[in-house]
Amino acid sequence: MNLHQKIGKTDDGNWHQSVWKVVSEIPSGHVLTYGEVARLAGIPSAARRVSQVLRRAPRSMGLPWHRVINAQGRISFPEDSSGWQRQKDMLEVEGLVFLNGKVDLERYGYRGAVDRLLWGE
DNA sequence: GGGCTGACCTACT
DNA sequence: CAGTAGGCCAGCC
Repeated sequence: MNLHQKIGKTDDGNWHQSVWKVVSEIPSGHVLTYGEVARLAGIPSAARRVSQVLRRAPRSMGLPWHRVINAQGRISFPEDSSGWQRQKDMLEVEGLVFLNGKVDLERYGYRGAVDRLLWGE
C-alpha cells in the first residue's frame, strides 16, 4: 500500500484536524474553495465533506469558516438565508468585493495569491 | 444493510 | 452564461 492510498482510505481520524488547520490558516482577505481545502488537507475527492466538517466544527475554536466558498466564487447558502448574509458581511469586512453575488477568485483565491507573489500586484 | 441527503466539483451541452 | 449528469462519501433515518 502506498502513501496516497493510506491517506485516502485510512487516515480519517486526522482528517478533521487537517481541514481545521488548513482553514484556520487562510489569511484574512482571502478565500479558498471547498475543493482546494480538501486538496490541501490531503484528500482531493472530499470537497463535499469539507462542508460537513465546517458545519460540525465547535464554535469555540473560532474557525474562519466564512473564508471557504464554492468553486464558482459564490457563497454556498441560499441567498435568502441568514447564513448567506452573515458570511457575505464578514467577507466584506475583510475587504472582499461581491459582484453579482460572486467574488473574483483570481484576485482573492489561492491562485490569485500565488500569481501576485510571482508577478506582483 | 440500503436509500437519501448534502455549505461540492468537473465536464459537457 | 445556464442547466444537466455523473462522481464522490460520511452521516442519518
